Amino acid sequence: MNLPAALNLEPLDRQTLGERAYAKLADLLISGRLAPGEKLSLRAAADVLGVSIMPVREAVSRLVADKALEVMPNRAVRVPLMSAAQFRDLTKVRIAIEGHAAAQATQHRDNNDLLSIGRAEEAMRAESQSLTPDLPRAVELNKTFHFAVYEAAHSPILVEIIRALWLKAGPVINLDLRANPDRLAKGHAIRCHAEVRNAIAAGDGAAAREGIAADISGAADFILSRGGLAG
Amino acid sequence: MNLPAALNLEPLDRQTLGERAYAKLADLLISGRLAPGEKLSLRAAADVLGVSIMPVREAVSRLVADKALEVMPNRAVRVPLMSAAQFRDLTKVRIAIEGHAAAQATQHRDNNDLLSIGRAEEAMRAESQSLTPDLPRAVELNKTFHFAVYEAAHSPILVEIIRALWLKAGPVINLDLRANPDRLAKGHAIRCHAEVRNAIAAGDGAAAREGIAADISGAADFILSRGGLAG
DNA sequence: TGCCGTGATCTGTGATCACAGTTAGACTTG
DNA sequence: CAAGTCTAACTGTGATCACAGATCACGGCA
Repeated sequence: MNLPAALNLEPLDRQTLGERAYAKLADLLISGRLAPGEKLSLRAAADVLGVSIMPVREAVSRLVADKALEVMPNRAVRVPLMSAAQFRDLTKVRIAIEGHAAAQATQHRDNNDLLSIGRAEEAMRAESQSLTPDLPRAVELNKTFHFAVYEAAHSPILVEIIRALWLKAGPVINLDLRANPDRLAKGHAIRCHAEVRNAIAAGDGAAAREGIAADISGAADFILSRGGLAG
Repeated sequence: MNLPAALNLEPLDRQTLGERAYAKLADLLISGRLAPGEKLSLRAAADVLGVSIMPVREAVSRLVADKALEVMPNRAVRVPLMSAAQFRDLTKVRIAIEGHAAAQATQHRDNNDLLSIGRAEEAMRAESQSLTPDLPRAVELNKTFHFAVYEAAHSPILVEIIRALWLKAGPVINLDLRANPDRLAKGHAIRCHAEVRNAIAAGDGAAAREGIAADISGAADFILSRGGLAG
């Protein structure tokens, strides 16, 4: 089994088309570029992605399993419309689980985690305090910060669950954020992020949980106050 | 739009073959009839289910998304082997989330919930104290009790998350339970269930959380002590 | 006796076709 | 002009075929 040492390359990623289609669609959802209620045609999506409908079918069936998409009784696929009650439920669950992850992070974070959390927090602060904030970029940086925190809990299963929650919340939250740049300027999220960062550095689990909870419910209250939800 | 009132039938379930295949496979996993490491051939499964491979593909791709199945780099599909570390992570997450659900149940349960929880608890107690306990049935009754509790939290999103966790834990936990009927006889689970039931009836959130945690970690400790896990 | 090449047979992935059901628009009819 | 009907173009679902890669057993060579 001795090979020439020159062959030290990684096992070259053999990503299937289905996975790439899933990643593409998931990104659209999580960043809010697909609005609730928007319909999605398998064939149209396949055309856009430049593949046949088979990979798209696989991607969509995964997203439907995650309840990030839904098939109507008419068999049409769309981004689910969320009632205010459902959104409140989702928010409560996010606060419980993401708060738990943040608390765990205070106990299991290592130096690398602190570094990436710090970098992510500063990047988002810089962007949102910029005179001409780039909203899509701010949404992306927000995601980066949150997941830097959750990754610090060192629980792959927990991170995966939270990712699925973001898939559901993304269309509602980030679509709205795109439409309302002023909310970013108020800096509520920025303050929460700083609180979380400090709590994790200090090892204060309760404070980290509260910081995340305040961030999530701040955004949720804003959405609910605008009253744009169904049902 | 006025119709003869005789047409009061439900919208006749148009379940797709893919959904039925998913339900079938999920049940096999959650009840531990598929062992970790066991391979699953799409064509063979399609033969057994009497359909073409298309519905099976959809079901499997969902389960892979849930990480209840995995596709190896060789493209073979199998039930994931779980390392002891992964199993500990899963157990910790289950305790946090299922414990949270039980605590929520103490606040949101209504009379129907109390009834179904009581019935489920008694049914499982009767079965496990029987002289000739039917293990597959005990596994099923255990599931029924737990989900009766979680449903009482009245949070569909939480229940769905827990269902996904059981999909991962089922092959490890229930396969083992089938092989070790004596664990059931020790009655640890039964005592925990009674504690949970009483706590929910009394509205004691902390006690309900602890009861669930004791039940989960009791089973997990037993699995870990047998040392049959990979890696 | 031990090892390596080779081919048959399996795997999942992707494309294409067929079909039933839905939808929307134009056309006809009262 | 309005209401009903019919057709044409979509929808997702399922089956079938084609293909590249993996696996494993058999047979020949060293």
